[in-house]
Amino acid sequence: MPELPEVETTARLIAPHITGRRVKAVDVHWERTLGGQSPRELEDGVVGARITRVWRRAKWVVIDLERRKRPAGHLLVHLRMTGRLIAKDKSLDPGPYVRVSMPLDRGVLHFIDVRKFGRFHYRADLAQVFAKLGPEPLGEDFTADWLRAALRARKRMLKPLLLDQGFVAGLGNIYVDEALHRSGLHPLRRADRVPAKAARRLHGEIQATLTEAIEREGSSFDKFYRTPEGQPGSYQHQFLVYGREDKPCRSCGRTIRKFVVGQRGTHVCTRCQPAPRSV
DNA sequence: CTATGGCCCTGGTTGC
DNA sequence: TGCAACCAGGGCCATA
Repeated sequence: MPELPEVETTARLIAPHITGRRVKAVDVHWERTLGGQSPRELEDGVVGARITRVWRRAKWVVIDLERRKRPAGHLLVHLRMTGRLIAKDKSLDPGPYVRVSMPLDRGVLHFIDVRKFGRFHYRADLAQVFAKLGPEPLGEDFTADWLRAALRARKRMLKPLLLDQGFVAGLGNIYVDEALHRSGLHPLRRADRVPAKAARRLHGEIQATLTEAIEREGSSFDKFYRTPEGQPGSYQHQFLVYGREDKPCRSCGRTIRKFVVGQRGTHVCTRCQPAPRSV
């Protein structure tokens, strides 16, 4: 499900259910979900610890832990394509796709993931995992001036660059397509050929798109993404290009086209987003 | 530094 | 109807 708005929604909605709770155990049903960590290492890290905060960095859900009132590492969860976190009553059946269950002193946190790409593991500190991430697009480091300068320094195509978590952290395929359309920029445009004015526009549209999507609790267009409360998000109703191939552009009427960029489905209105002259 | 392709997985949709 | 190919919101890794 998982781009910044969906992960943010997950963290926000899960927080009130698990903050302050103590971890009683951890049951691993699919070991590779731990991403190379052993069940023992995960267990040693989390069992007996108390959850103090739930937040988000990039597309990671971060669960801070403490022991005896002192910081004691973090549980890191990445939803990848089909991951979900839900906090439930212990008696409720989490279904066949539960990969990790973490019983708490009240309730239980389940990590559910059909495609098994997701990750759920313990880290004593965050430095290593977060070392290569770019700025948060809704954070104070992500300014229009920063983006303008950063684009000028890169020769890559805009879309793959914006999808690169080391450049800006949290955007995914949907919101990049949406933000580029709203900015009037073609996904194949070379970053260093984006004029300063357009870079500012892109900055504003990235922030607006993400903010509006968070307000609507993310996007749901198939059975996969649901909030931890089980409700679908509603931002999919606002899509301007994503999933709208062969339909008319909402601003100019031209037919939305879909093609592949960097192995990702890419949606564009060629009138609103003129193709670059060379490549 | 940049681009490309394979891979990890399962299930739903599409096309013959 | 049956079935195989293809596709999907992510990201890592090897290769050129």
